[in-house]
Amino acid sequence: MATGRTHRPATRSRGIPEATVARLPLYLRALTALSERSVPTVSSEELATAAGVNSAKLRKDFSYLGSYGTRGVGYDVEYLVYQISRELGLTQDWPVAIVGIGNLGAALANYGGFASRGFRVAALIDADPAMAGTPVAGIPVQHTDDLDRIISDNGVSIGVITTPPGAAQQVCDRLVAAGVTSILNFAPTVLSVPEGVDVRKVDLSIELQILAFHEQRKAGEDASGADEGAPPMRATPNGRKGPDGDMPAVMPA
Amino acid sequence: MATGRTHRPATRSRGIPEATVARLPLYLRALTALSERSVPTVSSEELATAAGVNSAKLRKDFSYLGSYGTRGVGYDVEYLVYQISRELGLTQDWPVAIVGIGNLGAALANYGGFASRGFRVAALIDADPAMAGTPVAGIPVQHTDDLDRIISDNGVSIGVITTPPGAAQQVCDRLVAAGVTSILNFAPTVLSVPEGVDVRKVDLSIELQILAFHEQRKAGEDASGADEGAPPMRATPNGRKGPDGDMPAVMPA
DNA sequence: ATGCCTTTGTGAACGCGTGCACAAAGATTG
DNA sequence: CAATCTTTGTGCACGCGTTCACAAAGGCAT
Ligand SMILES: NC(=O)c1ccc[n+]([C@@H]2O[C@H](COP(=O)([O-])OP(=O)(O)OC[C@H]3O[C@@H](n4cnc5c(N)ncnc54)[C@H](O)[C@@H]3O)[C@@H](O)[C@H]2O)c1
Ligand SMILES: NC(=O)c1ccc[n+]([C@@H]2O[C@H](COP(=O)([O-])OP(=O)(O)OC[C@H]3O[C@@H](n4cnc5c(N)ncnc54)[C@H](O)[C@@H]3O)[C@@H](O)[C@H]2O)c1
Repeated sequence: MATGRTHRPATRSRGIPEATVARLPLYLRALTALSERSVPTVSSEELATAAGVNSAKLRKDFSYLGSYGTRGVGYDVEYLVYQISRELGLTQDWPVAIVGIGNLGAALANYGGFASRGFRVAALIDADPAMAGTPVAGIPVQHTDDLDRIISDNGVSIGVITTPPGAAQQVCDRLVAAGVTSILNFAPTVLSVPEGVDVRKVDLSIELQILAFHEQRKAGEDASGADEGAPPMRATPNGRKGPDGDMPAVMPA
Repeated sequence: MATGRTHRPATRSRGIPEATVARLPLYLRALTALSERSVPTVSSEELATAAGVNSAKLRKDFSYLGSYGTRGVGYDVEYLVYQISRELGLTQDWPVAIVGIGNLGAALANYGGFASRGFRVAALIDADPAMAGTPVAGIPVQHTDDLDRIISDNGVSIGVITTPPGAAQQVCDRLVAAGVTSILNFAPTVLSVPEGVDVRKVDLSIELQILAFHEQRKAGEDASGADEGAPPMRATPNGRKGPDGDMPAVMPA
């Protein structure tokens, strides 16, 4: 997975487990597809398959929202779409500000899937004076100096950070000071935020490294050799080598 | 979090829990920063703070790799960097292919942080004939027709999918058929893959929806009204309304 | 109306992940 | 060399999340 909330003991918000909340968008997407095909009802089994989860899990997830199914029949698609949308807060409009309009920020700004679910790109912000005024995806880029005003004026409560890592914490602080209480961070930086502010991170590099780990494991199951590059001699803090020969520099464990 | 492996019972690969694997890149990043500042050793407390985790958790994570610390002193930074790199398989080169060179694919191709950890963009692939040959980030885009050969020739085992959702499964199938065994999927599609293939997904839309959920909860704690838009009348599958008045269409659950 | 058949909703068991708290280990100082 | 102090490594308990399995519910056919 790419993210994780800032470490809090998984506060079961209003009885809905965090893990369930994370799956609701998945169900919603599958339900929307069914809705477009005018499918009236769906069983937990079918929907679970479409969403790529276990059917028992799906039923338990829905049970947290209430009893919206009909035994022997399944779930009413339209009704469930509405209930989940409402639960996720998608029946209202969420103005979003993107800070750092480089490669990634511009790609996000151009992304159409944003607006599809109540998320509206309300402002693009960058520190580069040369970019100020230049439209990206039809929206003029504004300068960081006005960040506070921009956030306030547009009632932005969700901010997206796509600046270089070094600037992320500072940008985060400014966003929070301006009233933002939810942040989606693409910079590889551990953000520190006050209580009450949610941070989720998307870290491409971490994803690839996790894949590499499993990839290596898959490949290394038979050919256990292929150890390239000599490992550096372990330096004990005092500069000496480990007292009793230490442990082998390359050990399989 | 943004992702999640294709649902497998969290196979504890060679004794290292999946949750630990997901944190190793985080530690590695913090350690690399310390290394650049020529810090020789670091305590679990310091490193945990830098990585944004609990120190006990960090120590337990490292204990799965072996006993690399020195009591009373801490961990040797360089040594730990090497051990984690090796464990994650970053001591070798991973050629990566990106399929779907649009907004997002191009941004990823241009991203420098890719190459920093052994990941090398070996090929860019797109279905648009007009793009074939055009260089993006210095790498010429190749046509989907040659996908199989491109994957084989470059020994690519990790593929990144940034096509529109409708094409994702098909592209995935072709990648897998060509020998790819790890996939990072940015398209909002549930991919189905054979046993032995790892899929991780990055879904921006889901992240925003999770943030919106908590945002709504934060805002709605005092002002519980603000229910906009009349909920659709619940349609019982047979077209009639529920027999006994059913449950209220809008219930606080 | 009655019985059958499908599917939900959930009780219960289990396993993983987390965090506390502390004993053991080793460095350091006198 | 002995005492002290720091920090690791981990046993243990707890809570969350997942999954199984099944009784209850409700539609539908007869
Ligand atoms: N491009 C990718 O595919 C990718 C992938 C993973 C992670 N990331 C991360 O996303 C972030 C952005 O990547 P990118 O490739 O778009 O970089 P980029 O250099 O193309 O864009 C960064 C933008 O941020 C702006 N900026 C710098 N400091 C700022 C500040 N203090 N306030 C506001 N704006 C500021 C710059 O002017 C620039 O336009 C980086 O942290 C990168 O590590 C990018
Ligand atoms: N842009 C974003 O910020 C963003 C954010 C979240 C998710 N996504 C997802 O990422 C994907 C790409 O988004 P985008 O904005 O870059 O879209 P895009 O339309 O700009 O790019 C898609 C590219 O894929 C190519 N393509 C189409 N079918 C193909 C096929 N069968 N084989 C190979 N290439 C093919 C197209 O030619 C195009 O170049 C989409 O699924 C989108 O939902 C994008």
